[in-house]
Amino acid sequence: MNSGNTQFDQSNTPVAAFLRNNAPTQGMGVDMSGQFGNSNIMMNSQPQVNQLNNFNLAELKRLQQLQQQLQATNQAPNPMMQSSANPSALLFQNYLDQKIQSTRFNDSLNPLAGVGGFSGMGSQNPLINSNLFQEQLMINQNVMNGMKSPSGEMALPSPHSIFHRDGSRRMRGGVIEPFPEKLHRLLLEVEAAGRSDIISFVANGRAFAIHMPDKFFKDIVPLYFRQSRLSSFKRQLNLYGFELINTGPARGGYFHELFVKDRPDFCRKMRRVAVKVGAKSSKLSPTKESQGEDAIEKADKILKQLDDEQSSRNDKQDSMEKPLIESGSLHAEPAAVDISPATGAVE
Amino acid sequence: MNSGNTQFDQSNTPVAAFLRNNAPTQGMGVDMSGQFGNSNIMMNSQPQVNQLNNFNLAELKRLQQLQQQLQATNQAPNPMMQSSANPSALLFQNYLDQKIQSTRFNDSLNPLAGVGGFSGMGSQNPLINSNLFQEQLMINQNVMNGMKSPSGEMALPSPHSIFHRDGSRRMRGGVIEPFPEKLHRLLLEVEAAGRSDIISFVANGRAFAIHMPDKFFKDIVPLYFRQSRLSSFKRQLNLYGFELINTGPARGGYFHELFVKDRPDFCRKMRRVAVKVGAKSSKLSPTKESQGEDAIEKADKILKQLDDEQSSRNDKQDSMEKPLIESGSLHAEPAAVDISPATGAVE
Amino acid sequence: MNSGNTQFDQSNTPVAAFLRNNAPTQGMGVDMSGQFGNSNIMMNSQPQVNQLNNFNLAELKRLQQLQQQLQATNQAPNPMMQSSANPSALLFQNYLDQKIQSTRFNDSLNPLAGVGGFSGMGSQNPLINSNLFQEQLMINQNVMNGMKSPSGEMALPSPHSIFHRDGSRRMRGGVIEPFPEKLHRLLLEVEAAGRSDIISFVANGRAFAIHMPDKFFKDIVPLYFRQSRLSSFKRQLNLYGFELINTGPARGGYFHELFVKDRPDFCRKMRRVAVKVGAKSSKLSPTKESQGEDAIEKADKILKQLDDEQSSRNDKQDSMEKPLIESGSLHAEPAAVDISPATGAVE
DNA sequence: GCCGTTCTAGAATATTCGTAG
DNA sequence: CCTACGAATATTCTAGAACGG
Repeated sequence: MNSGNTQFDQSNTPVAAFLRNNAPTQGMGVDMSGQFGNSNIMMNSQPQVNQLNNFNLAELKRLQQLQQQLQATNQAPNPMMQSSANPSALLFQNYLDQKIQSTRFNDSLNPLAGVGGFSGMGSQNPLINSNLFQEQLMINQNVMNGMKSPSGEMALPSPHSIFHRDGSRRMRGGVIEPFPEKLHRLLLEVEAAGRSDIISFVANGRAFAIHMPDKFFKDIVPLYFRQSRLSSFKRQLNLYGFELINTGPARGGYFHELFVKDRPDFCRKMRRVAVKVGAKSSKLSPTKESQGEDAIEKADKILKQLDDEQSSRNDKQDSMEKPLIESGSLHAEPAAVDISPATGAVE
Repeated sequence: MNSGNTQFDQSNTPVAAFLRNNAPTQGMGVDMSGQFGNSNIMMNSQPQVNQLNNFNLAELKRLQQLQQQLQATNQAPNPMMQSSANPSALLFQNYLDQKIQSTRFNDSLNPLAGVGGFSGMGSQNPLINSNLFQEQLMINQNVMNGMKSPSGEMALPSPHSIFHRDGSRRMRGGVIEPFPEKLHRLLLEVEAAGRSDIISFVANGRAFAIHMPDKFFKDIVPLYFRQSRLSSFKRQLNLYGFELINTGPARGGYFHELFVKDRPDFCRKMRRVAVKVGAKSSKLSPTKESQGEDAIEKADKILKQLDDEQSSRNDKQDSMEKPLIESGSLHAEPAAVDISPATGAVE
Repeated sequence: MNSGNTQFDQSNTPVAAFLRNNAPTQGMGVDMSGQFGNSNIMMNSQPQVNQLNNFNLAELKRLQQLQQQLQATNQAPNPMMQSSANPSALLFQNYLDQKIQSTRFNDSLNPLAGVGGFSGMGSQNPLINSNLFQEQLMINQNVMNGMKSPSGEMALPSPHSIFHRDGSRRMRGGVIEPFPEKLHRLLLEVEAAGRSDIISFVANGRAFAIHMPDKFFKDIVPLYFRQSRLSSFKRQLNLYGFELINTGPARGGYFHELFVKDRPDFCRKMRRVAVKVGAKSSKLSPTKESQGEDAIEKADKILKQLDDEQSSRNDKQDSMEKPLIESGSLHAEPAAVDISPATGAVE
């Protein structure tokens, strides 16, 4: 059934287990209605998701934060979680990176900020700045170093990719981790933290949806972004070509052909679509164009592989020129090509 | 096996004739004449409904809401109907599909809703969150799980269409779930809740009628719309080209060629007919024009085809360059092209 | 005696200069820098608020709602402020005017709202219907009746303006209480409820600012709007030409030349600037253009005039072919004429 | 230059008022 | 009185533009 991701999880189930204690178990809690049905689906395609709990320390840190914050928000706490530390070391750096960001930006992180341009200066995020948290980080780092790389066969690109996201391409614009990758990481880590009831992949990992916007924006977003406006998050989604799903089981979720749960590396291919400056002609979305063919094909191939692995399910090999996504690996979709281009192509 | 749509084969005539098939069993409802008798008809066309009583969480949830609200309004919810309330199997998919949206809307009324189109699932609605409801969910989920995976082998129409209502055109503004789809969902869910005595499909699922306007508007509408006037609901019907049936047993019902009980996907093809401003010429509703004769015939033909396809769905095998369903020929809406584009055409 | 508007006479300059008058009293609030200090300023400009504590039913009702909701959100409602909460007398009329609409709106939010177009006063809203509240209403009404008509010499245009927002233009479509007026009412009522710490007028009543976006959107907005997105509120502000103040002590507030605390009637002159479809050329927002200098000066002049007129109101004798207020010259919105017609002009 | 955040505007649907028939 | 529909505003989603790092 699922491939090897399972190895490193059930054994010591660090974070996730802890968090799983909190029980929105199965994320079917209060407000997940339809999503839960998806979780089944997700389980089918990625049954091992929960087991990836301990693959990185960002997760750890974030996990803690999540725990604390969620507790604060009247959600059952999970006392044990701290003991489990084991993300890979390289992510530690990332951790620190993000930490600075987040702390620095606490103003805008303040969930109270909302309208207009004022958000005050909500002093500091207590969780992030807490000494307690710092200590934990240290402790966990030690533990972490002893662990083997969890993402052995998983698609995690390479530890090094944090700094050079793409072998052929240096960091873009001074940003270490562009939005799509960060979002992908967020999703994995939230899932690892057992809070898929807040936000999670849906539709076999081909899209994601926010189930609890309030919690998401208040408790999770600040750990990854400096946005003080929820609309900023949306803007990023739009800029990268995510499309709001307006039908089907995942309605309300966001979809991007290159945003696939099992392939975080695909995120690197995503580019901002609206180029704003001068050159209106350049407005056509690069994402749509270039990515339109090869990237999608790649994605489809990967997706197909996943299908095969999943339950030895090898569907149609139509050999049509149509990418698999469309023809059936996941959903037979002839229009996949149309969609994206359509938006930019309009005018 | 088909759900029995063949029954109305013999009546491939316009609305009135079509509806006349329905037994003129004196309406027992408050203000509908023959409407209530339709439950029989529905049963005829979907005899197997009973088998899927507990197929969905959303249904459960909404059911509870309905029940509670209706009880609150001092009217017994008629337990018998409940047991007999079961859409046909093919609607199961639809249910799952729509589940998310339905819950989301509750959020959208909820001030906490925030991000992009997803806002979690009725996390704030007390009815939804009630423990009682949660238990129900659990129970039903177990039962539900006994069923085979919906997306597994259930032939989802098309992957891409799963995600986007219109594969060729990206959504630019507006809401996620337009009125017709929401209305269709409402009808299915009300039926699932066993309250077809308030509002239901009639005429073999080719139209719908409100049997108890008062209850409908007070107890059901608020769960789906934000309207405070019943006239707003009617305005929407008009905007989308529904026709009031003023003869025959289904008098008082509303009809639209693309509004068919068994085909929730048809709703996606429906377009607003009156495009608010400008383009007065384009105001002519294609529905009204073409619907008189041929459109209905076409629709009936399609419906017949659906029966055949129901068990094995082999879409677009048509040598035509555009399959009926896909291209919307059924809608017979030449102006559909004009209308929608009209807005953009303005420039 | 005038209500003190003369205080800002000396600052008849553009926004920034104008707002700079406000003492940059160090923001003491959580996230507002200089915003909270504005309460002082408000007091300066309307010192007599205390005298009219119980002047209106709507206020009472909403006040109760606010109190309850805010308490529920774990924040002490500050009883002292309550006693001090009193809009100026001239607002009484406005209050009554809006009462109907406001109550109705509560219905529309309420799932139990009555059918059809009547659903008079929040018959279903538990808060409104509570006996406790009813008693309060009675008591206060008696007290209130003892008061002399507050709007006697005030500038309220005419009671009849509810139905005809503009003498020259009859409302045909849309809502009864447009956004600006509703917003103005909101601000007054929030102040009356003693919660100016959440949202309030600033800059001598020439702008408003949201000090606690979270609370504002969660507790107050739902009482007035049906928005589920904060961005919708902002969109409305933009549509009506509000400008975000990005300098000075009132930074983060929103300004509109016709949005003045003491002149709720000015709100009626505000018009939507972006008229959805067509007429791209008309897109230029007149507000932005002209407002920069002269418009504000004009507005200031008007404000000064208001001081003089306040006791004896003899408006625009200007002999200009356009009275200041009526013709919107104050608004300096030449495009106002273009815009609205623009919609139909499309084609 | 590229990316992130925010403000503003465009575009589509939703809701309501008013009126003609 | 009621239906249908024009017209105006309301709400939401997407995209353009500005600014900063």
